[in-house]
Amino acid sequence: MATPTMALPLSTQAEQLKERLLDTLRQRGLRMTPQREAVLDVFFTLPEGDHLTVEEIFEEMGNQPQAELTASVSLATTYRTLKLFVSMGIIRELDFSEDHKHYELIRNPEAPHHHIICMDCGKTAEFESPEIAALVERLAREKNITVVDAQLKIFAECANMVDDDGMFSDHDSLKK
Amino acid sequence: MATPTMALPLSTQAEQLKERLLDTLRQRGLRMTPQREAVLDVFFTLPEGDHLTVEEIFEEMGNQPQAELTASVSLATTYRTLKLFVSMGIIRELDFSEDHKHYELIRNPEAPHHHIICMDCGKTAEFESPEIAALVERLAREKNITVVDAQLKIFAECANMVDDDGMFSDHDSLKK
DNA sequence: ATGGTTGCAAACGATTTGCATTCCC
DNA sequence: GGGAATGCAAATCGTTTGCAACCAT
Repeated sequence: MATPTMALPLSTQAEQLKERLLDTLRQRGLRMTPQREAVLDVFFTLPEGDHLTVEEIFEEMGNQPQAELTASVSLATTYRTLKLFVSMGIIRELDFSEDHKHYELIRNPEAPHHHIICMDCGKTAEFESPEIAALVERLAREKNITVVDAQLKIFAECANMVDDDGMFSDHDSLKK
Repeated sequence: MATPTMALPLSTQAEQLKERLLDTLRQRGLRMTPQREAVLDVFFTLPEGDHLTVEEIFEEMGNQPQAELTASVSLATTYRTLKLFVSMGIIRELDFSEDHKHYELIRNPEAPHHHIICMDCGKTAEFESPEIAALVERLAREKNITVVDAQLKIFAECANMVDDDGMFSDHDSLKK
């Protein structure tokens, strides 16, 4: 058994997630389809922490060379599938105040992470925060609510494209 | 001279804000118009902490009885004006993961506040947090960024419409 | 077989924009 | 007077939906 701190190989992670997906689908009387698998696969194709737009996910599938891994999926189905996955807690919907949403895989549901968005260059950085986790937990108790997700968004200007620790990833957020 | 902790009368607040607006407009070679004043007035007509949609702001102006205070403003101009005000730091754009944005007056730029959004009933609650303020400040220093705004959004389910301290205000967020 | 799923294209809804007209400064 | 601002309607653009065909269970 791997310890919690030991990162699992991607393939195993993917398998586990697909199991989870399949279970939830069955519970709801829904079905597994090549399209749904294709969308899920996209998130494993890309580096962790990436948050893609629907358009990007759609194109990613169209460009996939291996026909076995990803079937052709229509835009409409892509939308439908993403919505479904969000409702199942498999991916998270992000909003960077743009005209479109971003989506990211929830690898560890217990560790929601937060974003810094540069309003000039549009890059984003992510970070986790025990402080916020504690705060959210306290609020949940105080107000008697069940927290589904919590996200801190910091809109900022990263003077000179600061990239001190390689955290900033390239995205098109908040551009104008 | 009023102390910082003493709340200013609304009318004075409004005057001050209009001054600020006028100054910024002049700096940019822009003009004051009855439409812009009308939009600004809407935010003073309503209770503090309200976050309105464009549609609501638009209708609010149409219903205004006093012709002096609010002229008729087209939807297009409402959009244009809101965008302008946001760029001027006079109002804040909020995103509750709905299909439309919300706007609120920034009464105190130093005290950004955060939101809890109930995914079931769509109500929202607001709160401030010194913890987050401190965290954001630390991050700003560490990453050498200039923070423009920071918002924590907590998506939750408020069991039984909990309204323990009257914080929840009625909004249509995240419905469905 | 029999609902859940998909693709397609049409429909939608929020927001933006071109352009002629109006009106601050 | 002259450029900024407005109103109107048309245009955009992301997202949703109706419906017939399809396919997983």
